[in-house]
Amino acid sequence: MTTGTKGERTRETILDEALQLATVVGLEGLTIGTLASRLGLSKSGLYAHFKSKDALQLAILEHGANHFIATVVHPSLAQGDPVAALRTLFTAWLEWSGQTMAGGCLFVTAIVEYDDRPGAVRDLLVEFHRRWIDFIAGAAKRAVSSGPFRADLDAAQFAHDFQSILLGFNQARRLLRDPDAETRARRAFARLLADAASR
Amino acid sequence: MTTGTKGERTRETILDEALQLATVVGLEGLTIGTLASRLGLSKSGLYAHFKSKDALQLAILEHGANHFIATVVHPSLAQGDPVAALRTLFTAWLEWSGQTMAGGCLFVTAIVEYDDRPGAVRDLLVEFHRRWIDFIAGAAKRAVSSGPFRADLDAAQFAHDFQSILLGFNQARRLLRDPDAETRARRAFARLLADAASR
DNA sequence: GACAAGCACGAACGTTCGTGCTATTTGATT
DNA sequence: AATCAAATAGCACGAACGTTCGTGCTTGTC
Repeated sequence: MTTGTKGERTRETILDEALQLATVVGLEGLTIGTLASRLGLSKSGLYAHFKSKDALQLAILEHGANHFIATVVHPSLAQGDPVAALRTLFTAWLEWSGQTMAGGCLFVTAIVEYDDRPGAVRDLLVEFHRRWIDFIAGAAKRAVSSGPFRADLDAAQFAHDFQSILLGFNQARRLLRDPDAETRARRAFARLLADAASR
Repeated sequence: MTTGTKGERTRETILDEALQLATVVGLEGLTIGTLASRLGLSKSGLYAHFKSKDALQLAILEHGANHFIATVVHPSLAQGDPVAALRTLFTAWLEWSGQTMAGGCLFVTAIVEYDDRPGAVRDLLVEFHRRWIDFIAGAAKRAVSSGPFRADLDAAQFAHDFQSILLGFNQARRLLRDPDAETRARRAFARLLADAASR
């Protein structure tokens, strides 16, 4: 056993499995019955850990965010140099979407699923996404201040372009199973960095 | 009445509505009952037009592809100059995803939903997507041959980057409702064109 | 050793899902 | 106007959905 009370531990186990499952079938497609039988739990036993399916979905997102921060954000924070931080961030995200998550990035999936459905899930996704974009833009701004990026760089535009490359990778990799997806993404990223560099 | 027999016409009406609905709730989330009541049809009456839900989903995709070709591809074909064709393609796609479809591009939605679920739907999406990417790459190659693009341009990479920009736009626009999404996308596209230009 | 709290179970709830059958209505052809 | 096929509705089905409830085990506290 790892930590916490029994209930907290099984709750964690549930969320681990739910996280992987959700990346494949989506937050809506994920059904309590299937999840329960995957874990060898009863539907009601599992359900008791969350008061509703809505709450379960939100818990999955929070759980995913924790994983995301640990796998993608933290390694970047360890880098002092902002450009190195951006490079680390980029590579870590490719790893996250390509290997860590069974069906690609949870948030890419969830965002497409809920971008047109008002509610708590959507609101949480918006908040997460804002923070993520701001995090990228923040690193870009630091790279401007410290010199490697040109002074007139639009950090928000940089973050937007950064994100676009990730989305392109995710699509090529997951739909086409394109083995060149990573190479393509890296080239696009190199071009983005080159354009941002001061001359 | 437009054309064809009665059945063919209502089938078309069904698909028009289903197309819009699917962009919001997804191909899986779209349910026969809801679709029927939206159209004032009975579930079984609607169902008779398609032999299964799977067939309905495929029909929606085909229907969507027809719309896509008419709205996005055709205007581009009218352009003689390949760079102009690419510009038209780009603008038309923004229009397609931003205005024409209620919940954003059908294919972006469907791809995320089915990229990890083997079957006929996924296969069709792969085929469509291959054709789409090849279409972009083809225009890029023509732009190389005719001069405006540099000779050593990687057309496949160009198409990949093109597509990434569209995905970034779609996300910013639909999740964040970002009013700057189009401006951002256009700037990214301008940068892509500049990089591809011969010097 | 008694007792409360936490945790998981099985059964059942009302609803909706996709999918078939059987009528009945509608539209086209003579 | 009559006929026949095509198109739609009505009805029912088994399964699965999220959710609730009562009931036992297990665990830890006095």
